[in-house]
Amino acid sequence: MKTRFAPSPTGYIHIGNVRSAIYPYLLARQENGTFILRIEDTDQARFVEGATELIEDTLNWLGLEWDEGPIVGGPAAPYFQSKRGEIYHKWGQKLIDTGHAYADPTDSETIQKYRDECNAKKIPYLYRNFRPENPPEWKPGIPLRFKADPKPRKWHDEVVGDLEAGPEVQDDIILIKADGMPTYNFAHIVDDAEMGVTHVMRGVEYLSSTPNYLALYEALNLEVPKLVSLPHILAPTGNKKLGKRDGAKSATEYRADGVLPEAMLNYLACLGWNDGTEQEIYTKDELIKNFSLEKIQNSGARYDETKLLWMNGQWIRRIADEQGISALYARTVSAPEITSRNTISNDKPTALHGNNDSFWPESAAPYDDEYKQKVLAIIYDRLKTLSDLKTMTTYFFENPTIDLEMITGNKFLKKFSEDELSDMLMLASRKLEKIPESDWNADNLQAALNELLEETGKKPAELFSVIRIALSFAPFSPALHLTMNVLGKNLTLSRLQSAATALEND
RNA sequence: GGUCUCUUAGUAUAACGGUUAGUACAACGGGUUUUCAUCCCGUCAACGCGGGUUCGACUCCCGCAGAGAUCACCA
Repeated sequence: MKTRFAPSPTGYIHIGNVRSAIYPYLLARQENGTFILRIEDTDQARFVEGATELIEDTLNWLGLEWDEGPIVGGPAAPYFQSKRGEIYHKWGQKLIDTGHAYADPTDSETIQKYRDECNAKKIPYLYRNFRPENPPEWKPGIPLRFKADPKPRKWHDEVVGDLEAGPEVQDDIILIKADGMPTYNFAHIVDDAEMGVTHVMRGVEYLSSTPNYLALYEALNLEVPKLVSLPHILAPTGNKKLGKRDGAKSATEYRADGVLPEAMLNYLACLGWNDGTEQEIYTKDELIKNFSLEKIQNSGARYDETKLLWMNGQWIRRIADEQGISALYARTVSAPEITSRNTISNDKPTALHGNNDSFWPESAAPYDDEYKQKVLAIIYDRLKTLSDLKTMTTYFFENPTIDLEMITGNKFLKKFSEDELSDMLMLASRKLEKIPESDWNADNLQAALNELLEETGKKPAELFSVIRIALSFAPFSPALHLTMNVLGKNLTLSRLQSAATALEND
């Protein structure tokens, strides 16, 4: 079992592409096979500096390590098509020698003329009907064309099923371009053969080119690998394949937004594949174990970011619960490494991490790991992404701006006068003041709050709301006793008193 | 236009001739001593259409419709 991911370094790699790396990876690992990364950089016009590194970063982040390819090398090196020119020329020459290819000096204007003629006559355009009669010798500057042998062809696709095509879709395709670079059509077949790839996985858009590939395999006297057509991932709206124009984000952007690789892998793997059970959350190992080609969906699957984010929340909690808060904490402060930075020149700027190495708010910088872990421990179960920390935890690191409207406008507190509210806060402050610093913990705080509830005769929604807002001035925060415990006695009391004073003087 | 592919709730999917068509996300409602979230409970919601085969069809066959892909010296 040998599979490959063969992207083109033409810009950032969006999540639609990422899935076509995941499936071959899973398959290879499942069978203890080999997973190859091959860079298809034969189109010099579309090549983007730094794109290869971005692809490597993405695979590394997701934990899709490759056995052969850039950096690691391998028996079929090099793994950049642009560096394999001699190989394609050798195979091209072989095709000429066996009468399966010819040099084609026809210029593009003439070719366009042929095309126009056919369109005018409303007959299908096939270049093989215009083959030059006496092709010249093949030399640099002249493209090499396949000499098609059109005939009915049948094949089996592991996902789509049994397929067949007639001669009308087989043509003389370009094998090697005038610039000496091979086309995808030729290069991928040669490379897959040289590299021993057993399973070719790619999008369904290649289905209609398959008859031509079959003809090439035949002419090259090569065994046809297993063909696997992957359904498209559809954009959130419309019925088109997800693409950069739909604002498809790169994996890198999601990483910067605090999406965990586990969640990304999980979501993408399950978009268009299902093992038949009702399991939703899969670890990488579980995916490897359960993956199967037969269970890949036939139809396109719509990309749903909401579900990705839900899954990310599940993973955040799972990591915290199973590996501990410190393990999750490590994810919030680690600087994700990007080898290529600011080198991707696409129309849409790629959100790289820039100089930001942490998901915490700026004001958290002076605080030590221990304190931040405490904050994380009480807040993590409401995170959808790690970057939520930036907006959800600021009041743990800096005194919030007092906004009395948040208190007086609160639906539970509207009925109280500002003096009453102020008294409630002062009462709480005095009550809590009696707890010695050494006994300041969640249990004692909970007990004190309960007593306060009885003493004041207020409803929890009333008493706790005013205290909660006075401490955080945030739309929401963790349970009161936990928040106060992390904040500590001094900050808790001073914030209660500040708010009380502000209410009184208003 | 030619050729090819696809079709279960808003979304992702389960079902391999017999089920009240299951699950998850979303939405909506409720519960867990405040809020937001988590967690739990509940509600809404689907087999594209038409023929056949069969005792019986989401499942098999045919047709139609809709959607998509492809017809490059791009991959």
